[in-house]
Amino acid sequence: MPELPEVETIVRGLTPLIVGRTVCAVHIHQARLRALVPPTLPGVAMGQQILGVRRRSKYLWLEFTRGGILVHLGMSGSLRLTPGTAPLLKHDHVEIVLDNNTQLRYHDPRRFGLILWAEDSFETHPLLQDLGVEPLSDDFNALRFYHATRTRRGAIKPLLMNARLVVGVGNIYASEALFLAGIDPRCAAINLTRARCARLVDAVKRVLEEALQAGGTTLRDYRDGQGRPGYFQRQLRVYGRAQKPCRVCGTAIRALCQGQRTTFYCPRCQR
DNA sequence: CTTTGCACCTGTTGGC
DNA sequence: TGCCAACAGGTGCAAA
Repeated sequence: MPELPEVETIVRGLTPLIVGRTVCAVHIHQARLRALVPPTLPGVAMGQQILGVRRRSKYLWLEFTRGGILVHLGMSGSLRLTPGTAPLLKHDHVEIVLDNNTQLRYHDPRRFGLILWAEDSFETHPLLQDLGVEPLSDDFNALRFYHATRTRRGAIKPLLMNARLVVGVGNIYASEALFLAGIDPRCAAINLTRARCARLVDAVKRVLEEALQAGGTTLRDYRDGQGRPGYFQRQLRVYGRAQKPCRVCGTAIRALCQGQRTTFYCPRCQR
């Protein structure tokens, strides 16, 4: 479900609402997620104050005085702040009860996400060790991207989604960025010129920033930390628009499969 | 080292 | 209306 703009929207929305709150209790209703929710989570989190909410890649981090809670939302996860009186829904796997009668609820029908306790600092956690650069940082730039693509003979679109190179770009925004850059998603990464790498880097940053402005993309069930949908789906240029006319040239948008994921592109605007 | 295919899981959708 | 296959925002791992 969430790519970088969606996770960042949740982080920004939750921060003013939960920083400073203390954890009163943690209830685990379903521990079998991508990784097992540690049974020690309630004990170690109990009584601790939330000092901050941070993001790295598509991971979200609730920071405590000692350690923190690491959350990934997978394809269908959400983390919402609800009144303590709100009824427990199917797939509400973990409840974090706060000291002002609200709860953070981790909800995830497909259970591809995870929520766990880490003693380590955020940056040194094993799950975050092999991640690439943040796309909105200066570390993601034309020069480095060009160099990184020199050994890559595969298509550019799956590479854009490879988190060891650059994080946060999922199936929606990879298609969107390639459209903005005018690059065919099947183009071998190694064949991109310096100029095209520069265009693509700019396009990734632009599309992520636009989506952030719109509060993310809600295709079906994405909601932010307060249960609100995003609105970027209204501005999607190619994703989910197979057979529909390109917003620039009118040519029918096409869909194809790359790495078991659907790619959308305009055969005229993208070469 | 890079690339590819699959597995993980449930819910929704579209065709017949 | 019902059934069933295909598909869905991610990631890690094995194998080629």
